[in-house]
Amino acid sequence: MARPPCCDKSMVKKGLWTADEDAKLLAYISTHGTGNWTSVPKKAGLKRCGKSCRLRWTNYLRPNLKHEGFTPEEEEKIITLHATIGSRWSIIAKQLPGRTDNDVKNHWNTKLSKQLYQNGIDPITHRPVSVVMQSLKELETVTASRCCSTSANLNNVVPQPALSNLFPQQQVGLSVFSDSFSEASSYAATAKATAPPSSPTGFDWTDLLSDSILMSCDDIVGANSCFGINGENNNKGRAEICGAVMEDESNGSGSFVDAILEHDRKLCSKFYELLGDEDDVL
DNA sequence: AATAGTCGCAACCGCCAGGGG
DNA sequence: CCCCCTGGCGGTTGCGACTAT
Repeated sequence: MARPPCCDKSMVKKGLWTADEDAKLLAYISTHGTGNWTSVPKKAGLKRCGKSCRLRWTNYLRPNLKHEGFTPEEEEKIITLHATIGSRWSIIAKQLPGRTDNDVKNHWNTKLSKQLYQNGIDPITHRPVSVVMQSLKELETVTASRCCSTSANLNNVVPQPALSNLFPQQQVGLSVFSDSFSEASSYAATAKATAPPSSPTGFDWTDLLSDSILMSCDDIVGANSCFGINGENNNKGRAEICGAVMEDESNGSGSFVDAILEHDRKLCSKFYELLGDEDDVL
């Protein structure tokens, strides 16, 4: 059954907000607070949808918002976080004081993703475009020569060189593990194949640490070494990391993201320790 | 000067999760 | 336990400003 609209579309004004409308909304909220957004437009004397009012307030009228351009430091942070957690704009925006998720999303779509591509980096996978293209060619070759079942076990289908090209450990501060996150986010963004994970903060890492993702992580490194040399240790390691991340998450979005990056670094170190090649740790 | 093309930002849309009745 | 309402999110579209021809 179709969901009814949140308000009578024929009665509400759409399009750009006027200075007068802004003033009315600002005056109302500064006096009464936001409360129930559905009732805000009526009480504030606006012919707008409650959702539209909330968006206007959140993205433009709210105090302490930055309206100037993004700094190089902010851009770097966006790129790093996007590489790690994908297009979770609200989480990324929380790491940038005065910025909204809409700001970050727009800046990414209009500038950063293009910049990355021009510099030879695929903005979805954060890998060199040439490597991604090469890997896609290899995938095409293999899938054309083999009749694939619905099994998601890439080991049976994709040659290890293709996988290692797609997911090498090669970026500062990013491990193969976070690449799996990026991969998962990219899939979610492009195909919406699975329901988004859920949690009190809108994000549940235990879902992201599902077997399919972890399988690919194991496949990528080819040595069951995401969390331990032997496969039997993997679940324990996963549980430890899930628990730690969730614990950090409860402390707020800042520590939540910090926790992700910290675990990323730890995993990176652990990975190379296990391979006995610590010199390569970035 | 007029028109087409591009860019960047603001706003909208539809979906989802959580909370309350 | 179910249903409805609301807020929040990510993707997409619309539109004005700017630039190139």
